[in-house]
Amino acid sequence: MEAQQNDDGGSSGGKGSSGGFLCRQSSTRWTPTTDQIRILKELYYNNGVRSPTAEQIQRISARLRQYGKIEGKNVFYWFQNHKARERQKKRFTTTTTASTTNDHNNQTPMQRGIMLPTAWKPDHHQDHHQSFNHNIKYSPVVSSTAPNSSATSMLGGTLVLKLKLNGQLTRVTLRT
Amino acid sequence: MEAQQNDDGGSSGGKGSSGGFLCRQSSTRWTPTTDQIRILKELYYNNGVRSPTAEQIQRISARLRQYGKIEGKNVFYWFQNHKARERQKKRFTTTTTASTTNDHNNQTPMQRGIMLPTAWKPDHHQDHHQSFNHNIKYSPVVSSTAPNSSATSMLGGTLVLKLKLNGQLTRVTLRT
DNA sequence: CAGATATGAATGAAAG
DNA sequence: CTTTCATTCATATCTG
Repeated sequence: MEAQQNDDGGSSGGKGSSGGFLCRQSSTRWTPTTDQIRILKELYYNNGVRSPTAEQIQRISARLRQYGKIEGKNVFYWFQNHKARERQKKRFTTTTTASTTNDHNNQTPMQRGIMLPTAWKPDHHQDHHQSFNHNIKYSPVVSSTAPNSSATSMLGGTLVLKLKLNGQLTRVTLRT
Repeated sequence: MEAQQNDDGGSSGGKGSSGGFLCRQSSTRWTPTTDQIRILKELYYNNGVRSPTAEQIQRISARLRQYGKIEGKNVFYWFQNHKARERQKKRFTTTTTASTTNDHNNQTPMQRGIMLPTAWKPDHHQDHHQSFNHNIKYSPVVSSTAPNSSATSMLGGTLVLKLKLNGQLTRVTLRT
């Protein structure tokens, strides 16, 4: 099923062209080379990479570039599609198959019971007490200090802040 | 981008109804028309709209409704996605070249074209203090800048900082 | 060459 | 705000 071009063929370098009369979109979409695919799959299956961060994407695409032209978004889309399609195929197994007469091409709305906001804004949590630490979800800033005296300093042209970032005390100098 | 404009005008055919063929059922998902997209982009790029308020969303969706079916949440999501993807795409491209020195070295001033310079004008009435995101892995501060408008904000009780942490622009909100 | 399939790209929606 | 999920479109590639 997985019809992948294992033959190198003319893959490298991207063929494209073909006198596309295309309205918009990709005249030349990225065609990964076999080496690129091999590395991508290795990352996916052996290293467990699923949704690489921006930094990882840059690193990966930089590595793959020696095997052919590639951009960061190609890597991004590749992982995204690979993951999605793996899940997609798996989902056919888990599907509750309500009825036997259903087409295989059913497009389940996939309403997972997610509430749909009455209006338009999926407004979230209620109003709680807004403690400063609460603002930081993933905790880059664990604590911070901004004494009033800093304001004076700032008006003088420089403000020095001490922030605790990821448990590490950091000094920030601001020039105004 | 805009691959298809599905101009509705009436949901033809119920979905999955018994005793019938599956004929082009109305997809649950909003498919913007080209006119709608044109206006949205105009608002985004020409008017600098990024995160419209409730009132703005109502107005915009009302205006777009003459070009096709649309709800407020569609507008909300559109701006959210458009903004996020503009940034994301840049993150793939940016070469962060973190300088791994705790010493304060000046790097690129984070002057960007996406946001209007007046983004922090004192008259904005948004009451969100919680805007911070993760992704600071090692937490040295590479460089920082404080626009003049931040001083005003600080006197008002809130100081907004934009820091470049590990080559990634981050915003910190401090309550004083 | 035509149809089927695999997959890159895009984007609405929503979760985190 | 950022990240992830689901779905759809467009096209490269394979197959007969």
